[in-house]
Amino acid sequence: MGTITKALEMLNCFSRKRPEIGLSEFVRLTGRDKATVHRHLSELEQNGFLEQHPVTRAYRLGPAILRLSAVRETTNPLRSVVRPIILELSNEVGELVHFSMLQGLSLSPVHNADPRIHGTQVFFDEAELLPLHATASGLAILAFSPGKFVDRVLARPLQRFTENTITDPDTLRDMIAKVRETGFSFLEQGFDKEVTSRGVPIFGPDGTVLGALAVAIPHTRLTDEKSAAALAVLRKGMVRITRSIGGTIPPEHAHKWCIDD
Amino acid sequence: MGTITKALEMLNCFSRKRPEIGLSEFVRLTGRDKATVHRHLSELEQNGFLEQHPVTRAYRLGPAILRLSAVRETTNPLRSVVRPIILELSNEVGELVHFSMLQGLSLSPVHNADPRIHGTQVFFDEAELLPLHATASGLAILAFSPGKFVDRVLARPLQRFTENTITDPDTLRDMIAKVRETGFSFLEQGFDKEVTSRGVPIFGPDGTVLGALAVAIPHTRLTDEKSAAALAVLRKGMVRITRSIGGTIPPEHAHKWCIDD
DNA sequence: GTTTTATGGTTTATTATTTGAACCGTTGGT
DNA sequence: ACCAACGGTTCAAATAATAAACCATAAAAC
Repeated sequence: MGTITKALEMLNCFSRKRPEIGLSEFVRLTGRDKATVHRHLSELEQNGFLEQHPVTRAYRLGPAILRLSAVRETTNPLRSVVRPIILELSNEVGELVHFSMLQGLSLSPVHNADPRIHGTQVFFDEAELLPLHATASGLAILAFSPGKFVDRVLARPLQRFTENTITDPDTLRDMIAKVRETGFSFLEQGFDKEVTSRGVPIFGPDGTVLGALAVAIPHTRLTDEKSAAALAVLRKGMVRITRSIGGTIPPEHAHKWCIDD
Repeated sequence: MGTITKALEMLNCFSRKRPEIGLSEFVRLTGRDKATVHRHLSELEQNGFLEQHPVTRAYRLGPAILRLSAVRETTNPLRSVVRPIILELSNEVGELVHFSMLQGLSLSPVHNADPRIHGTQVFFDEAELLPLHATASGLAILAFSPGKFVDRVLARPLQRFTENTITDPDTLRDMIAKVRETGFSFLEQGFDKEVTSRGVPIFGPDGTVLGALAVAIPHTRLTDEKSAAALAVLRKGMVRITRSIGGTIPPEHAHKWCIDD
């Protein structure tokens, strides 16, 4: 593993639950030597990717991150485009709707909206990388990705999150085939024990899968009507997001979502 | 220079004007070997900090940046806090208002708002790192930073941006002393030939300078009333931002901005 | 239609950077 | 007064980064 990757992996240690990390904790998290970790931290800090609290000496994400995200958003808006759409959709279906991007072999959450109308809510940590094999979003992405990519994802060890998580590659392939047919992914309690999800892929300007839109429904609240409403919302959201970001739905797949230009 | 810094510097090559960069262009920008640059780019991409356009093969900032900025904003909101305040202030004074954070020895713009009521507008690229010695924001920061830090900034070569840019360390020290006295920084055509700026420092929770708030006024539109209005707006903005982010204005300086808790 | 020049990407021995055990100085608890 | 945990530093040894030469492709130039 290269030095750069080691440093970048340290940035990925931060999450909503763990916004500040000290040297020793980093050593524990990464399993690397203290001197190494310290040098990496210093270098990240000098470049503004981290900043150090002057008294606690703990590190947190720095201003460079903010600036770069602003650059990306002004030149290639995604969050700002997706945010209002997600909000509207979540109100319509009355459940948590979220959009994630494909990042390597994982999902990187971009935005989620939760209409706080119910007592029970789906917990969603926007800060965590999500697995492809155990989420509706992931299955939606895999279903419209090249076979080679699917092979690579299924070849590695597949983590089990609940007793319902499917970790058998062949079963997953069957599910993916079904998603590819219908255009929508289904997942019951695969990542979170209490949650059922529905997802659709989102295609980018070049016609390749860029991310996925999904609805997460508490298992207790799942009915046929709810499920149908989720699919309707996903279909609508897919069309709007694709249009807004200048995406292209591959013509050979378009009919699955009744898209008729 | 460490490998990590080299890789992070490549990320800093991106700006609003240069949102996509190819391998060869990177080689030109960094002056490093092609093989080296390519390996760095690959490593950044594998970790989601860059993504590669599948057909043009050019690189742009990736999803990891978006996710990390979301983490920072949820755990330590700054942009979202500052945005509405800046907007209101810019409408009030009728000029461009911007907030920047201190990042190493430079300024990292966080947000700016421009009330598009005038024909001429100040151009402001949110994507560029700004110098401390040639901006009102920078002077405001230097005036309330430890002497050691000022020494470090003034010791390095000071770039000249216009014929009015002050690059003499002693003159700059005089100016900084005056800012420290009055609480407000003044700069005429130091960074942009057509622009005059006023700035104030913003203090963080630990009482150290975190960034600066500034108003940029086209030189042609500058009057005494405008200048007074700018100072009033800066004072108000400083108080509001400091309060919102839980900052602490050092008691020995507070009187400069007529802060009476 | 061939040549030239640009691009992105890869390989290799050589070189220089990264690494980690042991060390130091503080702080906070017992 | 002691111990443990923390952040940080040092320096020889080991590993990873480097740069020249190379390949393939595509678009201009001739």
